[in-house]
Amino acid sequence: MAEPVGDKGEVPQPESTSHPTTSDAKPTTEAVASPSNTPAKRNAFTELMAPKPKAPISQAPQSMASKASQIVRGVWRGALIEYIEHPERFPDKVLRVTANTVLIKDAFPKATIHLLLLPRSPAHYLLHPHTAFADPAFLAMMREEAAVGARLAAAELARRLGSFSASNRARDEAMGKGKGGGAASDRDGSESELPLPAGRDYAAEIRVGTHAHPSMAHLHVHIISRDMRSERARHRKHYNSFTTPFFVPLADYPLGEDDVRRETGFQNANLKRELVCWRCGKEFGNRFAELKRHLEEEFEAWKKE
Amino acid sequence: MAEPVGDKGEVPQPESTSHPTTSDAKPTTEAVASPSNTPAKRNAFTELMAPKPKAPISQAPQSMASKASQIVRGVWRGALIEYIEHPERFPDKVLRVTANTVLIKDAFPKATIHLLLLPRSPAHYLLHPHTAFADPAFLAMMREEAAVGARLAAAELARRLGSFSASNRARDEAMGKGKGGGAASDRDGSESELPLPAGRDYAAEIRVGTHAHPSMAHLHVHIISRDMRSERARHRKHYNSFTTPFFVPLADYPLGEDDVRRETGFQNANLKRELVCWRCGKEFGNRFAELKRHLEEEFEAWKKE
DNA sequence: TATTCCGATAGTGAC
DNA sequence: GTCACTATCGGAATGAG
Repeated sequence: MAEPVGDKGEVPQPESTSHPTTSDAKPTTEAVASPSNTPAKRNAFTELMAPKPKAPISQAPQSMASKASQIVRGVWRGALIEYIEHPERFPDKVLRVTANTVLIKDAFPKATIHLLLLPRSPAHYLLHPHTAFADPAFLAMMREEAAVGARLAAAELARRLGSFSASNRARDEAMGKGKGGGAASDRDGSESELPLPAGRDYAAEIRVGTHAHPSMAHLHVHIISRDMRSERARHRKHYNSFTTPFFVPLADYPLGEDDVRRETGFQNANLKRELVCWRCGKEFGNRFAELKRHLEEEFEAWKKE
Repeated sequence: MAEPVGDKGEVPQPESTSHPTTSDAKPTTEAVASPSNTPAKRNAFTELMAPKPKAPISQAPQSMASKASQIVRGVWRGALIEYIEHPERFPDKVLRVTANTVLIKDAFPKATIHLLLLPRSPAHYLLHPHTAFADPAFLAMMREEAAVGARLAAAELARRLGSFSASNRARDEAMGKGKGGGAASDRDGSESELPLPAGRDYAAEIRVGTHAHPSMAHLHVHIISRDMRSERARHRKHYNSFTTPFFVPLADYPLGEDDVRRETGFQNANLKRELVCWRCGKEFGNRFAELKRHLEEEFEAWKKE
């Protein structure tokens, strides 16, 4: 989960001067940072920046939302508010800012790609995801933004895995690119006269959804690659929270009133349940370290697909 | 618990050539090592060496005992056989050798002083202590040797703590020794004309007994100082095995047939029970590390008594 | 279901 | 009730002018 870092000296300003809908930040549609410090070159992330501005989705009364916000300010549960209110302070973390959302890199990524989409609406950002996504307009907006985030994630995944991908290499060779270097983009290919191999569908390796019981107070949607290979994935719960029904795909919202995934007992059992490889289904009981080693092997095979 | 060390290249000889009662070792009454590498100087340990030889206590049939011995040879449970059969190989560990016993320093001492007394009789050394000490002659022999070991232990404790002991300092000053250096001996004092302060009773700080369920196969009697201060005391069981009725004083043998200390359930509970400071009775629940820190403080007070 | 630190608990293998 | 190694499990604190 992302947390603000490297801003020890800065104290969050009182809510009266820093509300996002009356923000003191720069224009909200600005791309704050390119992900890889590659200057002006073509880049999967930068290509998708600067979408059309839209009106903020909520104009809920400031006083009420701010009061709730105040409760979690300055404690770990409320750390995400810093990105929501001051995205410009985190150029290394923030990938995209709109009037309604902030897209960041998770500070403790649990997979090769792990982004968080944060809504900026005070009327929504402290709601439980099950509640917030009962609002159709809000859900639609978040889905739209999550789709953008997922494309960014897929493009970045392509950049990272492209040189290893068998299906992409076939495509690259058909295009006369040769073996070296990653394929920076796998989108379209319509300029070619001959039918090209489709190339790897990196988007299919990206999953978008929430945790059934988030610990961070502010609503966040995970945009994460499937591999679950990360140094920061250190506990059974880390793994199970993404590989069991504890992870609720954004596509599944709004949840039915009787959806079993609302039940705390069910979800606690999901977090505690025995470990299973997401890719091959092999069971690892409580042997997390062994699963980790196995995931390294699976990663090698997965990235070559 | 002591184990042979530094003899990786040496394979235990077949029992037929190395039986202690038909030993190939040097004369069994020889003092193998002085404890502190102090050359020929007067020393608490060396003073008590070289007791009168006695006849070995057992002449049990070799074949039977050797068969049993063979079972635990070469595995960790049988490691003590090396000291019994080849005490001369461990000059740094062995303090005293007689026809009937070997006295060694525990390789993993659980207190400032921690010795083991090992009987050499194959008819006894694989028996459970409760069984072995039902033999009055064997018990008498072991008590006699344990008393020697306890005196050695007390003398060594005096050497280590003497300079910190308030009661000993009073005595030393009455004898005109001044403050510096440890008192090498606190025994008698009868040469003086004036009544001297008694000096600290170090023997009272030494406890002698067995574990109710030993893990090492060969019978061993612990001779250990009360402090339980040691880097090698690392587990709850280490501590409880010496500070609960799991520790059976040699003086309590032979145990009555209905002695509760024979009961496995009782003893397992002793090993698992909550931690209590042996000196002040303070309770530490399962907080072993906290107990360890507390024992450091108790040690400072205890050594100054 | 935030992380991090510390420490208790559990299983194994060892000649 | 042997040790030593690895790992799992469990609680507590957590920022900061």
